[in-house]
Amino acid sequence: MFHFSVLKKDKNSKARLGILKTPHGIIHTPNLAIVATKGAIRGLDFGTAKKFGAEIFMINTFHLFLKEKFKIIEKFGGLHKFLNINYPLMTDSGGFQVFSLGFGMEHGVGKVADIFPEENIEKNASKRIGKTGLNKNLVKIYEDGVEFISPYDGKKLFLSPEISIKVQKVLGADIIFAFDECTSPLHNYEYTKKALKRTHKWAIRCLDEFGRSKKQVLFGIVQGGAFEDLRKESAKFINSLSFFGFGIGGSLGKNKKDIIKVLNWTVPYLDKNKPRHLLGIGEIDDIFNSIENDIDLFDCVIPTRWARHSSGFTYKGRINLKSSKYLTDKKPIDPLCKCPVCKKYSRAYVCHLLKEKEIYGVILLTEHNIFWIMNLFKEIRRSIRENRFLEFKKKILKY
RNA sequence: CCAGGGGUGGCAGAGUGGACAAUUGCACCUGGCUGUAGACCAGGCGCCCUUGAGGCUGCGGGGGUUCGAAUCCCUCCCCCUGGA
Repeated sequence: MFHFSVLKKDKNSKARLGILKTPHGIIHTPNLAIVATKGAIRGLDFGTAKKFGAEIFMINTFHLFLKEKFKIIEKFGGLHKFLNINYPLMTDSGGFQVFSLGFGMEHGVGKVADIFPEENIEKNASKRIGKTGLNKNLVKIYEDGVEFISPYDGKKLFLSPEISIKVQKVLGADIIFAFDECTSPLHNYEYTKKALKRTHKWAIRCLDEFGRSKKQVLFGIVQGGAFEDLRKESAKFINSLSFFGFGIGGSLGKNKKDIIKVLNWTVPYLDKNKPRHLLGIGEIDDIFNSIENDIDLFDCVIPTRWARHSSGFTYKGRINLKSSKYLTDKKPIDPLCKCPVCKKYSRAYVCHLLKEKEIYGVILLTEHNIFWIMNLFKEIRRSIRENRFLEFKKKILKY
């Protein structure tokens, strides 16, 4: 039912073309999973996204674990039936929320942090907590698992490798991820190492709990922050286990160059015949750099989040459509885009809707962004097929 | 005409002798957003510049009291409410 194979390698780079078969359809790689955290793409329906070229969607265990929503989904017989779609799905394990609701929120950083830890770490934390009024200890990490305080109602909930896998089995996505601890760019070597050991133990526990399945496959997650020896160690270890594919998670360093370094420390130790998914990335340049370093799959909130925040993709870079200068602009969002929104509407109209806070503005921009990014991946695949990936990368990134 | 209330930055609306270039909200401008807590967050928003515990103008117009006025007094203009 599941099969991954590399179809072709670009002659001038490490970029590769692959095909991932699942019971709900085929994913052509390189590809990007559209994020639908709570079982919905914010601002768009699955069918439209599929029509625009999306081949797989990422849903989140943590969010459906909250308020025991997964029990409702269980009664329906899984996500596919609950959402009434027949597309390949993946579920994240909740491991990212260990970071995003914990250290990440506390310190106001993402997976790639460009601030200097030693100087700003405490100042940033107190500033952020002061402003948000949020409890400092939303996340407590134990060897056995993680205790969260729900940001919604303050209730405590516990997630462990076993619980995460059990819930992900109930949710029934085609591809599921091991429960890991996503560390922060601000974590030091000692902590990252400690967390890595824990994530490795959890990886084994995830596999044990998962057992065997014809309906789902499990991806293991490599951690180790931006530390060379830890990344290598983690890649070797996770590679030695019987995962179907790999996620590369955690902190990716202080800047975009660090991401490439991390990939170079990681990917060479992973089985070439298994798919590699770079979790949570990315921005356009990061996508190109990662594909160039042997990555097959991505998932990222940028296309949908940017749309909600008024940013649109164009071949000349990102534009902020809320800016008044677009109110008189008769051009489409991206003159080179062939999406239905660009065929029909002007920047002026979209700008007007966004300024007036009409939800349709966000919908239109989301449609455009999804179409645009899916089209980019199509072009990337074509460029690999035609051995001109680097050429294509150069062309797109010149802005 | 009489009685009462009121005129504050693009708008709404605080302030009622020094801490006021003036709270706050909206609007506007600029950043940020990478396994989605957040259609969100941060900053700016009179003018000038050598960017400073800097200068200038400023709370309907004009005049006055005071060391000092958006705040007190006089006068004019305008708006709202009730009464003839």
